[in-house]
Amino acid sequence: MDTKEEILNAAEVLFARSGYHASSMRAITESAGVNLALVNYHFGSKEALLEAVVALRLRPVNEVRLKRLQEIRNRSEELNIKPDLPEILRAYIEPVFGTGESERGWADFANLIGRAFTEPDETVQKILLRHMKPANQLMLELLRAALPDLSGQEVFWRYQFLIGALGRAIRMNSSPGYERLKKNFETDSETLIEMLVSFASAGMGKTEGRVGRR
Amino acid sequence: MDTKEEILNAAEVLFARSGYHASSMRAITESAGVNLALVNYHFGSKEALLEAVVALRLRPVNEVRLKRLQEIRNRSEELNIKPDLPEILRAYIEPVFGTGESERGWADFANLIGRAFTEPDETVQKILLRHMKPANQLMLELLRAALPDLSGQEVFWRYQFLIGALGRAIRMNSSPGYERLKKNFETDSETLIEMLVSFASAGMGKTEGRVGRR
DNA sequence: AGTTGAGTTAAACGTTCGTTTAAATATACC
DNA sequence: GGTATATTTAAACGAACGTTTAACTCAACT
Repeated sequence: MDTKEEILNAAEVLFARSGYHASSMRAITESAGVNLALVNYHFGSKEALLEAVVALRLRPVNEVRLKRLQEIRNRSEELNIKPDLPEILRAYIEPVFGTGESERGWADFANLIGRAFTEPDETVQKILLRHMKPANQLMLELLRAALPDLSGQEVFWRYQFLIGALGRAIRMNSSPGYERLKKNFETDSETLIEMLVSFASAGMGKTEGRVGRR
Repeated sequence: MDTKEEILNAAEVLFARSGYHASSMRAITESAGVNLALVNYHFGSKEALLEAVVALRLRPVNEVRLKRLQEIRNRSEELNIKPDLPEILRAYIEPVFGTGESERGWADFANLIGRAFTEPDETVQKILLRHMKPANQLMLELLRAALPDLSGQEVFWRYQFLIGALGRAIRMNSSPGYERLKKNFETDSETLIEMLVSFASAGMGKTEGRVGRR
């Protein structure tokens, strides 16, 4: 019964570090210390294993994001005021850097989430997108409310810029292999979040000299 | 003798659309209408074929970027003035969206470049990074000169945010598969570049309330 | 005309992949 | 304690991968 957990943990680490296709069933089961056939026995297939890993690790993060975004929307509607841009950004960004606990193997966990934002592979992207969709839709809605002077096109693209920057930040921060690049820039998550929020607030909120009209 | 070209064109399309590992030698040669063994005969290996495609398509783009960045640095040093942030950004971003010609199959070409910014696979990343390194190094140097009030750490991370946003923008703009997402936001490249420059200028140039000190 | 060498071809190579099978072992229940 | 049920095991499966081989085509040159 902790066989399933051993497999889930090993798969999380390997998927995060090497990607889905590069992590073979044999590598996963060997790392978990269990027999090769047990993944198919307990999960059905390799893809179902990925789905299980994502559901286990990503769902809590997205639930927190969704709840915080909903709170912002509710408060904004009750008080009849524009939602605050930095507040929206913080609700969207912060949970991705850890839900509070999870000290153990946090880098792998974060790296897995980072893949959710940059993964070009269709098999993986399909699963990850399905889990993030509700939070993403509400996020876009809130951004439109917070930036009423911008066209829908402009909000859409600035939102895409944010996603790109966020994904890059996560992967740079947690991926082994970038160690040399960021050797002199070791940055704790709180600082990185602040920099991201500051960057995105300034970039998204800018209204002068913008392209497109409303 | 145009066998090599047929292979290069087919490989560019497949690598861009499906990624390196997902594009099999058989799919490439079949798409090119040549025999399976000819890739190994003309290029040596699949990885050498990727290297050839990257060299052929990415090198001109990076040469333009590097030259424009060097011009900015030279002028800045001669006149003894800070380089202009939007000008730097434009020099870094614009060539990536096309070097002028290349109407034919531009989406595939851009998509291939987009992979250079987001590709998690190590085999691919290694090759792409080698080609982009000179431009990237000079870019970081110029950013530090343009933002003298910011710490090295802050410039480094804002630069990473830019790369993330740029990579996301390229892939969203040229990748088939995102069609549904951006259905109502068809955007031409010039407009997208302007939005990117505007976004990044505001985000990177912001100095109030920043984290870290100099 | 005959020879050389680059280009091309079909077939096979060895490896790795995810999955399946059938037997063996452990666990739970009466 | 014996039987049913769940789990684990070693082995094999068929498919796909990148690469290699050896025979063949064909244009160029003496």
